[in-house]
Amino acid sequence: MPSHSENSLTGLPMPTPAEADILAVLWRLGPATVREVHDALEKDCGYNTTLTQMRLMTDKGLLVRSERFRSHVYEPAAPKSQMQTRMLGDLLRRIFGGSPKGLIMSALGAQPTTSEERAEIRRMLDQLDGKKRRAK
Amino acid sequence: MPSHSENSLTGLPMPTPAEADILAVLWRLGPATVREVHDALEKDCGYNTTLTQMRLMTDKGLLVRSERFRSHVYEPAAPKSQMQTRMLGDLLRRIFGGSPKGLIMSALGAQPTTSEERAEIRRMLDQLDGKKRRAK
DNA sequence: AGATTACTACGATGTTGTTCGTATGTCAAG
DNA sequence: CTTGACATACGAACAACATCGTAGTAATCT
Repeated sequence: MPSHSENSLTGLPMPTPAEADILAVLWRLGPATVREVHDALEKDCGYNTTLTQMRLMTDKGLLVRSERFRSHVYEPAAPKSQMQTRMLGDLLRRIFGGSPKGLIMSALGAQPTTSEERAEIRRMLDQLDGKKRRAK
Repeated sequence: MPSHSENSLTGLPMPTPAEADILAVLWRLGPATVREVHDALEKDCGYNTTLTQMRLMTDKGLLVRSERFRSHVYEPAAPKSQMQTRMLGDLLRRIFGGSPKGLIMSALGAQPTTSEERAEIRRMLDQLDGKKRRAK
């Protein structure tokens, strides 16, 4: 059994750390070639390493590939937000006992936020409160 | 180079998934023996597996061990909140671009929260706002 | 056409993570 | 003192990750 469980809904495996870095680059760049991804990654490993990594990710279903002129263009198979939610959920279950509160407190404490960001989070909280009331 | 960077402040490596599960159990139980951890873990692997895992974690500095009568008692080397923050920070940097906002939104969306929990998060936000104002 | 250049495919290698079998040690009851 | 029930220590085996070397293929240039 792999270390992380597969998600039964998507059938996709959890990305390994190196794979997560590649996903992050693709989220930033949009569909991109191996070359572009490799350059964007600051890692000091060879081009072939990135290539193989992305080939394996395609095999696993994490990426999809399309032909373009002479090279290949890759993009994530699942939408960014879905994958982020999946990975976060994994951490949540594993080390925060499944309760988002502790996780959020920890996140707020770990990294500084702007007051604007905090306002946005409040709006989200309000919306979650409101849903209940609005379901009259 | 290992997949996750070591934290320069603590010198501790990131726990692997299996190691994270063991940490979670120790956070729940407090200091415990291998037997207790192994029973608490629902994993269907042998006792020796858990034992070896915990021995390696001790070697890495993730756990500390003390003698007790005939067996050993293990506990996490670093406080729970510190390790949680470290692991969360890793995910934050890797896949949320370092900004807590997206992470928090995702967490709120992924798992339901009680209104009380939301209130507590608001208090935390208020406190972060307040700090700035009070520093006039 | 032949040389050059940029890309992909595949296989080999070293490292780390996970699992367990076997050996060893200690205490206490018979 | 021997045996049984517990514990730990060590090393082997297997699987997964990460890395790269080599070879092949297709377009471009002269």
